[in-house]
Amino acid sequence: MARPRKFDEQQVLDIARDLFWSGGFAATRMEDVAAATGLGKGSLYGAFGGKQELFRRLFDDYCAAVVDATGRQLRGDDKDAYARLSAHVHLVAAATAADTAHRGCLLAKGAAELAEHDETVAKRAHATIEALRTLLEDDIAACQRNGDIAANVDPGKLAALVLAVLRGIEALGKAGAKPETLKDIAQTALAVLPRSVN
Amino acid sequence: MARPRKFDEQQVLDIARDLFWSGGFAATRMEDVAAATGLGKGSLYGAFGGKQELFRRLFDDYCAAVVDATGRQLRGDDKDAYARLSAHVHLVAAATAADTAHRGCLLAKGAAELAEHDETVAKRAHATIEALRTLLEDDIAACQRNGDIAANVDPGKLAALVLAVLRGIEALGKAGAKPETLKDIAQTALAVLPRSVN
DNA sequence: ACGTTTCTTGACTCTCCCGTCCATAACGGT
DNA sequence: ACCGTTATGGACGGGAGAGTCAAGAAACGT
Repeated sequence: MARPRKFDEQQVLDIARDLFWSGGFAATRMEDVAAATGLGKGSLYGAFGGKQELFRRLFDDYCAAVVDATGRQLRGDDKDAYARLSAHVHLVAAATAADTAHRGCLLAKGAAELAEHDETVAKRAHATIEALRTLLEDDIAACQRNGDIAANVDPGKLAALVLAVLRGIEALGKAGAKPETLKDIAQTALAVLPRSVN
Repeated sequence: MARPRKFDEQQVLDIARDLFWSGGFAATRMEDVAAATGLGKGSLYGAFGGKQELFRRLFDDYCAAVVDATGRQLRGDDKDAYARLSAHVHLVAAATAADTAHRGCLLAKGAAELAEHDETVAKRAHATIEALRTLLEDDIAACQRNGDIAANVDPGKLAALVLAVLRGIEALGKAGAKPETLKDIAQTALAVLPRSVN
C-alpha cells in the first residue's frame, strides 16, 4: 500500500555505529552517516528521528551484543568454568591489543562523552556493566563449585575485581599500552586469583 | 613598558580544566571559559592561542599533577611500602566513589575524546600512564625487598595489574557502580596480591 | 606628560552542521 | 490504470560557536 524501504535498517545501524565508534559522537556528522550509507538525510531522519536517537539505538544494540557475546563465552558446565573465564580474560586482552586504531570500547567511549548529558545512555551503560558483572559472578561461582577457585571468597567481589581488570585493560589499551603489557595483565590477573588448595 | 595582564594564567587554566572536565572538550564553549574566568574572548585567544592549545595546556598540567600526587603517595622507605600501596589503592577507590558527578578522570575522558585526533594528547596520556606504572613498580619492588609481597613475581607485571585495576575502578565509577562496589574492588585487589610466605 | 607597547573587550564574520521541507518516485490495493 | 501512502534525496533555513579585529585602556620608560 506504500513505498517500501530500499535499505536495511540494521545495516545502516551497523555502519553508523562504526562511524560513531571511530569518530565519537560530536565529531560524527549526520552527513557522514548519510554518505557512508548512501541514504539521503531525509530518509535518515525519517527512519531514526535524529542524531541523538540514532546513537541511542546503535548504543543499545552494541551493549546488547557485548552482553550476548560475553554470555556465550561464559555460560556452560561447571567443569569448564575456569577454562571459559581464562579464555574470556585473554580474549579481551587480545582484542584490545589488536585494536590498533585504539577505538577502545564504544561502551566506554559513548559513556564518557554522553553519559553526563544523556540519562538514557547512562542508564544503559550502567545496566550493561551490571549484566557483565553478573555473568562473571555466575561463572566464578561455577569455578568454586568445581573446585577451581577458593570457595571462601565472595564470588561477587571477585567478579567485580575481574570486571575492573577487564575495563582497565581497555582503558590502558586506549591510552597506548603495548600489546604485551595487556597480555601480561590478563595473565597476571588470572594467576593471582585464589585457587583452591587441593 | 607595556600593559600587564590583569589575570592569573594558572587560575584561568584551573577554571578551564574544571569546565572541560565536567563537560568534555566538544561540549565546552570558549564563551563558557570566558564567562567563567571573567575574561574576554580576545584575551583568552591572545594568551592561549585557541581551544585545542588551551586544552593541551591544562591536560598537561593535569597529567603532571596526577603523577606528582601519586609519586608523593607512593615514594618512601621500603618499610612502609606496602602501607603506601594499600593506602593509594583505597584512596583512588574512595575518590572515585566520592565523585558523585561521575566526571571520572580527565585523563581517561580527554584521551577517549581526543586521543584519536590529537597526537599530542595521545602521547601525553601514554607517558602519564607509563609514569604511573613505574611508580607502582618501584613501590611494589620495595614491598618485595621488605618481604611484604612474594619476591618470585615480576614487579612490573604486578604493577601493570594494579594499574589496570585502578583504571578499571575509575571506569566503573563513571559507569555508575556503587561506592561500595568500588571499595570492595580495592580491598579484593589488595587481598589477592601474592603475599610473602613467612 | 607623552609615546610605545601590550592587554582588554565584545561585536563581528565565517564556517559548520542539525534538522526540515518539498517535489518526486515507488509500491500495493482496488 | 489509478490513487493513496510512504520513501527518497537534495536544497534550504537557522542557530551555534570558533576565531578575528579594531578601538580603547593601562602600564612603564624616558
